[in-house]
Amino acid sequence: MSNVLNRPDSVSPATRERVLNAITTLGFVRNESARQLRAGHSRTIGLVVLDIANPFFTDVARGVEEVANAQGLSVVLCNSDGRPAKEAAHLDALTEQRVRGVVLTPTADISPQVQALRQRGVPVVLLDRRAPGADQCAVAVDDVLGGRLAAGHLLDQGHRRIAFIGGTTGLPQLQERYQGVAAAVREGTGSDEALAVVTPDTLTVAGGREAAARILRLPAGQRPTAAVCANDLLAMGVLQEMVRQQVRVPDDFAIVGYDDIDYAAAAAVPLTSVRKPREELGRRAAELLLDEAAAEGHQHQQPVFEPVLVARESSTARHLSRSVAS
Amino acid sequence: MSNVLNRPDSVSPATRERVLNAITTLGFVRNESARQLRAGHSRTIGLVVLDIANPFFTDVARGVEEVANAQGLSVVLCNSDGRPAKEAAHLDALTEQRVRGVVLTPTADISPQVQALRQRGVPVVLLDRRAPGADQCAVAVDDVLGGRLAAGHLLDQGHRRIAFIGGTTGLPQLQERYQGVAAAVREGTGSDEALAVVTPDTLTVAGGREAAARILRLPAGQRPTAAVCANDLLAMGVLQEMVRQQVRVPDDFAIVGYDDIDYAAAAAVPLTSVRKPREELGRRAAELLLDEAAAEGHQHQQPVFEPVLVARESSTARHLSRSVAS
DNA sequence: CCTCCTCACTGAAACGATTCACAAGGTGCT
DNA sequence: AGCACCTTGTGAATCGTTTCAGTGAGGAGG
Repeated sequence: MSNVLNRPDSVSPATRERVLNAITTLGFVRNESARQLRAGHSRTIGLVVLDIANPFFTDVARGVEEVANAQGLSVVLCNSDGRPAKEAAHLDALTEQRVRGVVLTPTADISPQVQALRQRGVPVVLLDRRAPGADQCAVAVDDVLGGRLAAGHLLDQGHRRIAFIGGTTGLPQLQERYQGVAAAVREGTGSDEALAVVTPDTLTVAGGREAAARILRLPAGQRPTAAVCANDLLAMGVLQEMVRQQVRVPDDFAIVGYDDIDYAAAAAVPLTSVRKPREELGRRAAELLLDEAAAEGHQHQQPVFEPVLVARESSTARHLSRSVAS
Repeated sequence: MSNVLNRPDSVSPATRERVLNAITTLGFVRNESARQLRAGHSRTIGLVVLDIANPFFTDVARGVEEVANAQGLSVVLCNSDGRPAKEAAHLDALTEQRVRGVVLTPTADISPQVQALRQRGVPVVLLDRRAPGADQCAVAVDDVLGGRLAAGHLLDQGHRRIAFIGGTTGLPQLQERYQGVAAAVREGTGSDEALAVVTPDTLTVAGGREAAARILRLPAGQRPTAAVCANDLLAMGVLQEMVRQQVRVPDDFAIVGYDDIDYAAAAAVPLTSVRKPREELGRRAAELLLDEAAAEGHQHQQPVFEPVLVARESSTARHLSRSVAS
């Protein structure tokens, strides 16, 4: 019967038909566990993302799924919520499931589970994060450039006090975005004073509201006139709080987001954002993973995509008479 | 060893330690396939949603995952994209994986796979959809009421030509929303003429834009002054196209969405929407599923949640001098 | 007519965790 | 001392699929 299902050519048409009939009349369904046990691995790959509620990651997930399904593999989507403990638990579960490989957007540190997984021969592709070494695949975006683009744009608009919302110590992606912003601000203003860092609790809309409230509490002299946000959810939160407190965007405060999720363009004030090839990131990661899993002379690769600034209303002067950087 | 892992009390501390040491030094990881094969079922539930890119479903997924994880079960999230073929393929895969149960937001028709699954004794809970019979669990929202609320609100605002965007033939949820809208409009205006139905290709932002363009092509005399959209993505698309064509919202055209996703409140013009308890839907569905899977005297239930209208700017007069329904 | 080969099918072993019956050793009671 | 009982540990059977060696029938070629 195994032959009928897996190598129908090696079986005579008569037998094939007979077996197929029996299968349908008995309602037989192949047991995937037994197949996996025998094969030693499953027909599944794991995808662990930082925040399932962030549309950036669902777009990435679509890309991963598209490639995986085309190969007859299914994708187990796991949400770490940015918490190392949840990430570790998911990775353990995926290890027990003997997944073919894992696409991972890691939390701050690369957990020991990742090392363990790789030592077992399970490919792990890092997503939206540069690889620590050349012995591993990773699909990343040049976030230093992204930060530069965002800050450069605000400097071009005349802003001289800029906030970076997202913190400098957490995820490496954020550190790089910060470095890009800091470098651009330093070059543009000749000073480090021009940059303020705000670290919200979470990289969500609520975190953005909180950060905006904190900025508005600063004395007017120190208060930035614009912000680069580490992702679009933060940017939307900042925008919401600014609107709520009747700060005009972009006239009184300009905002640049990051990721360019679809909702950025639809926001109350359409958000300027740094666009990343979201689905392409997912597709490329899945392709590298499958190539590595096939194992025949796999070459590790670390493609880095270039982000693009998409300027919209949240950062560009609508009126000729503006008073930024005053 | 099985005892050490699963019933540590039945084993002496010395042996336990000895085994545990061996496990760590050898890097042993339990093989989930073998466990499942022996147990006859996996420690997994399936969740099949209509559109992973719709934040409504990711919120639902969080609810499902929360309950499942608390029971030590993991969730396989599958995306049917509203296509029966994809749904069927996912259900087949879940059957082969011997999942404990499936939470499903079905496409238009209940596929034969669902029947097959239930005949095998695998619980299936329908989500955001009423059950066809009493022999099955389903977690739904009173969409007729939701439609009434949305349309009633627009009638209250003085609108006398209203569009329903979403079609009348597809998903039963949409049919119910339409029925509620139609009933309210009939009662409010005494006529069936007051309601126009627009059926976009997809229930997405792009579909909304398309629908809005179609509405704007109508001659002014027949053109509705407001729309109830079958979900918030459509509503955001309608809003985008209206803004792009310089139709003022809500002054020239009012919009009501459905689901009240988080982005609705953050839209260019904050969207009036019909709120559903998104995470609660997911939690309840997962609870019913787990109860049915436990199998001891399970009573099928069909809870129906009541939606609430959340009025925002997209439908409420900002200026005293408005000219709707003229 | 015999040998050799191919083709289609059959049967048994293997994957690894769990479970259950059973053995061995020790304790407490009469 | 003898017996029952409890605790701890051991070994074999089991789940369902795949794989592979082996069997037999039939045909081609010498």
